[in-house]
Amino acid sequence: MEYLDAKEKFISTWGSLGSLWGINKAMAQIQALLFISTKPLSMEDIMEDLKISRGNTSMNLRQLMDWGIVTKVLVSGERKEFFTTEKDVQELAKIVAKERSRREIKPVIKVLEEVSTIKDDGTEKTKELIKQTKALKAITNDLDTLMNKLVDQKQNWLTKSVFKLMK
Amino acid sequence: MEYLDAKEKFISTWGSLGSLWGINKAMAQIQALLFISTKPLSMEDIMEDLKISRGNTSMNLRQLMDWGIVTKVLVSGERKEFFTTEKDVQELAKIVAKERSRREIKPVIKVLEEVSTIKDDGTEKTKELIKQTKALKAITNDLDTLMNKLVDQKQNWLTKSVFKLMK
DNA sequence: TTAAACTTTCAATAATTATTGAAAGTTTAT
DNA sequence: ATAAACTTTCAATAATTATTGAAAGTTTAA
Repeated sequence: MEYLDAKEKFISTWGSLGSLWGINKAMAQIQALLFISTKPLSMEDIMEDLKISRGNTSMNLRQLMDWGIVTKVLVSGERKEFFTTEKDVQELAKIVAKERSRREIKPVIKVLEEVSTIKDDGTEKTKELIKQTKALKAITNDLDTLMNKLVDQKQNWLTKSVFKLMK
Repeated sequence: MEYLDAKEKFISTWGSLGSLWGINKAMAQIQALLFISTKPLSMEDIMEDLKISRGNTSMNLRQLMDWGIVTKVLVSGERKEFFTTEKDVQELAKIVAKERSRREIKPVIKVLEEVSTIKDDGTEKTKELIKQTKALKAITNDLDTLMNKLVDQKQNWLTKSVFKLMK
């Protein structure tokens, strides 16, 4: 496989995986492109490479910056803006986990909390609702906590030993 | 909050969270409804409660069965089919993690593997592509493995002690 | 067997989500 | 101040995804 094929395959695969980490296709593809680029890219570069419009590029770059995944860099002697992405996968995973937790999981936990604390009127269906939403809340919480700690502390002694034990 | 409000809130929240675990809204809502129901429900029951069409109900129930989350149950004296979902959140999480891994993560790892093993032609951009896709493959692999083991073995001594240490 | 009860399929349609492109906005150099 | 270089915004449009409903298919009871 040649470089160009490999690059295209990587970008389109990563793009379609976007849904897994909660972002849209263009966003994921821009990030992928920056991720394998050896230098910062301008909006022109990105539009041209991915064949997407200026507006689309602008909006998705903004979102990537909101996530904290992409940053503007100043290239001396250049008027236009250049962009680069976090290159360390560890850091990337950490940011993604934190943002998804904040944007999606935490709000759900809040609703489960509300629902699971309704007044028990003694009926079977109310008891079941309370019981099941409590259980769901507990596991959602646990997995959320664990995921965050793991990506956060992947380097440290604890996780290293966990990994070893799990092999 | 009354039972009906709580129920509605739970179903719609869980439904919109569907994207997080990779299924569509109707699918998630049907699962949510079954999850808090005290007895198996028929297709009629589900259509009526969620106000969705027969076709939609049929297709999404089928998908839930493909995932292994929902099963048909025979209710004696009844001609129509009844459905129920896995009620144990632990088991549920286990199934979801396994299925997502199989359907989405494993195929991506395969592509990353392919891309990261292209011939190194010595150019900087090829080196970068190889390096970054390798890194991405490694972390995707690790998190996939870890997630599966965790939900699989949540009960056991290892995870219990990890949780304790992380508190 | 047959007809009623029930489920599945799938083409048509609706709803949602992503994308475009051009006008408006901003910044910078002179 | 102004005009060129660049970015953002957003209404219109396209693409994608979900949903419907009715016809076709299946099962069961008599």
